[in-house]
Amino acid sequence: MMPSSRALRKNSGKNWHHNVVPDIKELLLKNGISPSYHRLKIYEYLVNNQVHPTADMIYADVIKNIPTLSKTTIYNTLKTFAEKGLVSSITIEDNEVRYDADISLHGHFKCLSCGALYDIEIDHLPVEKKLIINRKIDGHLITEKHIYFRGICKKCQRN
Amino acid sequence: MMPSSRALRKNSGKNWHHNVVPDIKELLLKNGISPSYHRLKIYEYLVNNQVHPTADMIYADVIKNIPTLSKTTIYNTLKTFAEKGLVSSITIEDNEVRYDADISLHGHFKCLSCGALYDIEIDHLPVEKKLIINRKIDGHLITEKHIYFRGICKKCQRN
DNA sequence: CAAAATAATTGACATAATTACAATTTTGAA
DNA sequence: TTCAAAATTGTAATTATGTCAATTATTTTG
Repeated sequence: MMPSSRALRKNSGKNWHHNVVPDIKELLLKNGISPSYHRLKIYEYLVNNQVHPTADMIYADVIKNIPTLSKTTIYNTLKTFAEKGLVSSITIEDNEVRYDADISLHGHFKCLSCGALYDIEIDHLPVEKKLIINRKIDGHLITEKHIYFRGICKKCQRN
Repeated sequence: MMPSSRALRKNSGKNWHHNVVPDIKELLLKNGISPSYHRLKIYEYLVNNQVHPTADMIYADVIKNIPTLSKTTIYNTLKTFAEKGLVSSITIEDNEVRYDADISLHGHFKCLSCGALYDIEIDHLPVEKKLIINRKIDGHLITEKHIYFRGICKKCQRN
């Protein structure tokens, strides 16, 4: 049995500017997910490490706090979170799915040189205003919108 | 605004292996790709079957005309084409990369119900005009832009 | 509180997409 | 034609992810 719940999620606020979650347990319950210890820890990790980690990266880090953790649990949990809309799953290339606890509408930029994935603010663009309004395009009902960019990032351009 | 791919697509139906080769040969040469028979046939297939096929789908079809075809050649060729900007590689989900000979700026819509991938015209949106102009965002040099949508397609909504 | 039912987790295995690489074949220039 | 370089092949390896029965934890019920 894992140690019982204590203060969850110490939020630095560094990368978490969109919607602050005061209580993860409540959040999961509100979304119809029973707040098991593992799920709490995995979501907590996603909130505090918004670097678009892969399932493997999440596993490698969370297992440090939960030694018995199974990778299947990571996949199951991420799938559950994604289905309930708690996290956004991002596939850009290389057959790897990345996960983001920031579910607000924003773009991603992947550097072809170093592989880093950056958030791109797009709220100020007129186009997005329009996309938010439209729930349908060509008769198709849209539930998710993704805008991806690729190229060479700021850092890599200095080499 | 439409490059050669869309023009080439028009001029053939089922007998695609008979006509387009000369144009494609030139196109490959112009892009620094030696126009081997396999490469010609693979590009020809992509131009005439713009259904965003996977590497496996391309292999399954092209091998009918080239019985000795290896799947590695498919991957090598697609990689070369993508690097030279001749085709666009699209990853939306499910660990499968799909390929598109239409490299014009357009969005994709994937139906969560039937899995079909639809092209979405976005040229008329003001936002795209802006994106075309901007070669940089937040200092990052952009070489590729992707706009993805997900939801329920027209057909599936009738069920 | 204990037993039964339910849900979550584990771990070994399966699968599918993709890559690595050495051997072989094809191509194109001299 | 010859021969080196490039392209292709086939097998094996790798990686991400899914499956599933057995185990463990949690909740419900008596």
